[in-house]
Amino acid sequence: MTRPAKRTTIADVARTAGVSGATVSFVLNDTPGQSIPEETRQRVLEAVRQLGYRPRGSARALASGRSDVVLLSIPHLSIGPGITRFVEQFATSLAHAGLTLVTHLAGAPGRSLPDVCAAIDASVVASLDPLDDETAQALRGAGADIVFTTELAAHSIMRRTGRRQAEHLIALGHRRLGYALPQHALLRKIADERLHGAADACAQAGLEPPLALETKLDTAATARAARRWRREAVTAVCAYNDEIAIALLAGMRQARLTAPGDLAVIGADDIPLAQVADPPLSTIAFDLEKVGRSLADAVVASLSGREPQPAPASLEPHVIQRAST
Amino acid sequence: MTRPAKRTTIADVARTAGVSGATVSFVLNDTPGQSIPEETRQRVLEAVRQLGYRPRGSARALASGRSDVVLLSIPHLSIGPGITRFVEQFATSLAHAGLTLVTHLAGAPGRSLPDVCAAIDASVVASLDPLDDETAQALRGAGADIVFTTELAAHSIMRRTGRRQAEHLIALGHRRLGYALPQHALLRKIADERLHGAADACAQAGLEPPLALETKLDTAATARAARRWRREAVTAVCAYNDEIAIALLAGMRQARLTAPGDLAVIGADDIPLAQVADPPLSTIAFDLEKVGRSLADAVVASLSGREPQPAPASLEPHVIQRAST
DNA sequence: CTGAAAGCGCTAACAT
DNA sequence: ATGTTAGCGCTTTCAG
Repeated sequence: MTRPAKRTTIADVARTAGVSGATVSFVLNDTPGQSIPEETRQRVLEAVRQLGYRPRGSARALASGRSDVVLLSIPHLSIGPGITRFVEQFATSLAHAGLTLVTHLAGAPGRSLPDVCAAIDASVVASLDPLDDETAQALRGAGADIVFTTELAAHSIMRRTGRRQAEHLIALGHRRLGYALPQHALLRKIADERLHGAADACAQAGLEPPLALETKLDTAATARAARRWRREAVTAVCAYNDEIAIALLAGMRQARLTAPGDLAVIGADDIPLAQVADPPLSTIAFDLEKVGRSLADAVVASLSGREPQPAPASLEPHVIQRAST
Repeated sequence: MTRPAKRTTIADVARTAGVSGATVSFVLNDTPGQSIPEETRQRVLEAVRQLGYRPRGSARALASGRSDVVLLSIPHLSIGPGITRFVEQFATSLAHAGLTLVTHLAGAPGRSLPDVCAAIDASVVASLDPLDDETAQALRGAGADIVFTTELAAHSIMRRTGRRQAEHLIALGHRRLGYALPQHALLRKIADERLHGAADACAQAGLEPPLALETKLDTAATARAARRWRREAVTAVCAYNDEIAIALLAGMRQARLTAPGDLAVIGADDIPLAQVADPPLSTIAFDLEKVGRSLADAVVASLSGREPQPAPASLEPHVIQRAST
C-alpha cells in the first residue's frame, strides 16, 4: 500500500487549535444543538485557514452517510449555450444549499450513470432526460438517496416549446405545418416531445399534425425537405432547434425560396446565432436559469424529505418574433 | 443521525457467497498476488450480480487512498459540439483504464475547483484552461495526487490554431490581416492564444500583426468592424471562432460586402453550422477525440508515476477550405 | 461546553 | 487459498 505524503486531517486542525477533533467537526458543520463559544470557534477557523484544511469528502460521506454531492447527467449532444447557463445556475443554487454539483455526460460508452454515482457516492442524481427504470433502480441501490428526474420540468418544457412554435405559426394564419426533425438518434427523445407538443397545438386548432421530415445540417438536405414541404402545401415549419432552422434557411436560399414568404420558419432555443441569421430567426426562448433554480429547489426539498414545489408558471417558453415568420 | 435503509455492503456479498469480505474485495479488484480458484471467483461474481452490489466509492477511497475519480474542469463558455466529443472520448479512454470522469463547469460562483475536488476526493484534476498557482496549490493540498493541466496540449493547440488561420490567409496572398476577437471576458484567455498564434505567423512572413477588433454576435457590430477593416486596408480576417465568423459574414452582407472578394474570412472549430453558412465558411478543425485520448493517456501515465508521452504530431489543427477564403 | 470512542464500508497487511 | 484484523478521516452519540 503506497501511501503518499499524508494530507492535513481534522486531527491536525484540532491539535493546532488546541481542541478535539469533535469540536472542529462541530464548528465546521454548524452542528445544531452545540453551543461553541465564539472564542473557540474563531481559534478553530483560524487553524483551518492557516493549514488550508478541507475535509475529505470520502471520509465525511462514509461517516455521515451523505456526501452532499449532486450528480447531473447531461444527455449526449444537446449541449449548447443554454445548457451551460442552466448548469451554472443549478450549481450555484445547489452550492447555496451546501451541495456540490458534478456532471456526467451520458451516452458515451464506458461508465454508466450508476457506476459514476457509486464511484462518487452521490447523494442525488438529476437527469435532464427521463431515466429508464433499470437505471433508476440501480441508482437507488447504488446509494443515491433519491433520484430526481426532470420529467416534470425539462420534459414538459420541451413539449410546451413545440406547442408554442406551432401556436405562433397558427396564429399567423398558417393551416398546414411542417416539422424539421434532427437526424441524430440521441436527440430523438427531446425531438419527439417537441413534435408532440406541436401536434397537440395543431389538433387543438383542428389541423392535421405537422408533416415531419428528418433533416440534417446540410444545405442540400434541407433544400430537399423545403421543396417537399412546398409540394405538400406546407406554408410554415417548426424546426427542432435553431441549428436546424438555420440550416433550413440556408437550404431554402439554395432552392430560391424565401422566408417567410415561401415558407415561414421558427426555431427553438434562441441560440446567439439566431439573431444573425438571414432573415433573423424567430425562435422560442425559455429561462434556463430559472429552470436551474427550481431544479435545485427540488433537489434540496427532496433531500430534506419535503415534497418538491410545483415549477413556477413563469417557466413558460415564449416566442421571440423576428423576420423569419 | 438519520441512517436510511442500509445499502448492500461487501459483507452481504461475502455472506451470500460464503466467503470473507477480503476475498470479495480480491476478486472485485483483481488484486495481484492472489490466486482465487475459478470456482470461488464465480460464486462471488454471482452473488455480486444477484445483489446488484457496487462498492461504495467513499469507503473504497478512504481505505485505499485513491478514488480513481478524475475531475475535469471545463471553462465557462466554450462548450460546444467539439468539447462534447472531447469529453466523451476522454471519459471513454479513462473508463478503459478503470478511472471515472466527472466534470465541473468552472467560472460559476459557488463551489471552487478545489472545493469540488475535495468533495469528491478526486485522484486527478484536469483542466482545459491553465490553472493559476493558488488553485493548483489548493488542489494538491486537497488531495489530487497530481494536477494535470493541458497547458501543454489544449493551450498550445489554441495557439497553433491561430497560426494556421493566418498562414492560410497569407498563403492565399493576403498581406494585411484582421482578427475578430470575442467580447466575452471569459473567452479572452483562449482568444489571446489564438491571436498570438496568428501574430506569430504574420511576423514570420514579415507582416504586421493582425488588426484585432472586438466584436460580438450582432450584425450591426460586425458590419462596423468590417468597414473599419476595409478602411485600414485589411483584406482578410481570422475570426476567433466560427460563431464570430458567421456573425461577421452576416455583418458584411448588411454592409454590402462579399466574401472572399471584399474580405476573406476564416473561422475556427469547425462547428456544424459552418458548412451551411453563406458562403460556406473556411475554418480550422482539429481532432478533439485524439486530444481526449492523449489527455487520458497522460492522466494514466501520471497516476502510475510515469512521464507523460509528448502529444502526437497528428494533433495538428488543419485548414478546411470552403468558399469564404 | 468539550472530549473520548465507536463506527461508516472497504482495503491490504498479516495470519493461518 | 482464504480469513482476521487494523485502520483510512470523519461524524456523532454519550460522558464528563
